[in-house]
Amino acid sequence: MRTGKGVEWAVHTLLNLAWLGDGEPVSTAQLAAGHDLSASYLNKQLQHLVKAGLLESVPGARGGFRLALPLEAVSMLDVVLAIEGDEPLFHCAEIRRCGSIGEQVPESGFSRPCAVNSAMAQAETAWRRALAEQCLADVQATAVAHTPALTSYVKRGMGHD
Amino acid sequence: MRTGKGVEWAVHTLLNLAWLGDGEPVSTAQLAAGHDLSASYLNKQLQHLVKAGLLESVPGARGGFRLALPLEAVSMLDVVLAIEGDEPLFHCAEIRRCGSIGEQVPESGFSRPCAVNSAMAQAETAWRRALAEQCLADVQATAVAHTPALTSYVKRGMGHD
DNA sequence: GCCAACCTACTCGGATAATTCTTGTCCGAGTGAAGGTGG
DNA sequence: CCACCTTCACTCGGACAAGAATTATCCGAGTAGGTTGGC
Repeated sequence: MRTGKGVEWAVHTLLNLAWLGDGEPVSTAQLAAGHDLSASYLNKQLQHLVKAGLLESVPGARGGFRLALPLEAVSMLDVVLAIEGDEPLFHCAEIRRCGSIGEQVPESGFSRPCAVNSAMAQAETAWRRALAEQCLADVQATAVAHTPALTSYVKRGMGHD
Repeated sequence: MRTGKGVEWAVHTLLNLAWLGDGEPVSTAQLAAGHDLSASYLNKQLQHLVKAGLLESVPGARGGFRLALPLEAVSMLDVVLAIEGDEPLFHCAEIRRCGSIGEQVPESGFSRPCAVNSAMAQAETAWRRALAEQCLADVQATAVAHTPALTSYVKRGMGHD
């Protein structure tokens, strides 16, 4: 059980679009070349971000993707949910109701949620909260704090002067 | 991305062993019948719990599995790690170093951890902490609070008097 | 010289395979208990 | 009647397939911009 690599691709791509700054759309090919990714597969992930409202797509020649929101308005949770979907990490199959044990329990015994499910859901809530508390602007600020000249490196790597 | 169902199976099985109480080993077939699970696949999960030190296995006739620790000493995190392995939810592929952008950044720019990885790791820490704070005895207490006669239901379902 | 229509090249978008991981199944090695036999 | 040996049935443990999800790839619809011909 691990998150797909699409999340990492999406976050880095969003940050790169922010560093470029100018509202010009950037093509999937350029974004993929920035980190040596599969252009077609990255395109699939970016489509998820478009459907989630985080990106805008511009069709036609000189088209591409551009940020739909400022980084301050996008949390890490938004990105994860856009890429992975908002299904819960732990899906309770309600096995407590099945088998020789489950048959012994009257229906009234299942009126309250499964204790195992509740415990797992509580942990998942903590995970989502921690993701929601971090916006992309925070991540960007951390990266720049680690490497002050990062903005110029990105612009140069993408051919923007 | 979601946790395997083995986690749910393992927790319910551990609770059932605790409810039976007597230190007698219980076979995989009986435990599986309790919730109508695949005996062979449940056996595979229980082997993980044995390797993690949460269960003891008794071979031979009248053999089976028995708890190795009291429920107070086992956290939900212990069970999840035993079943799913302790690999991180988010594995950073370090794509920041690759491609036309990564090549622009000098080696010193990567001395600190990736900001994206740090953000995801922080959320995972919150998740693990929430799991570690809940021991199986707490989950058991919640289940009994919801269904007071649950202990007798389990014993009857497993044929223990 | 200016305008309009055409044409080309480039982009997103979704439909289509390959791979990896999870899930499920099967059979063999080992062990403890039961039953029979000899003392 | 007791102890020992043989046999047997039952259990775990790991090796072996099937299915699902992820990862990766390819091709078509659509659009903007450049080009060419006409006025």
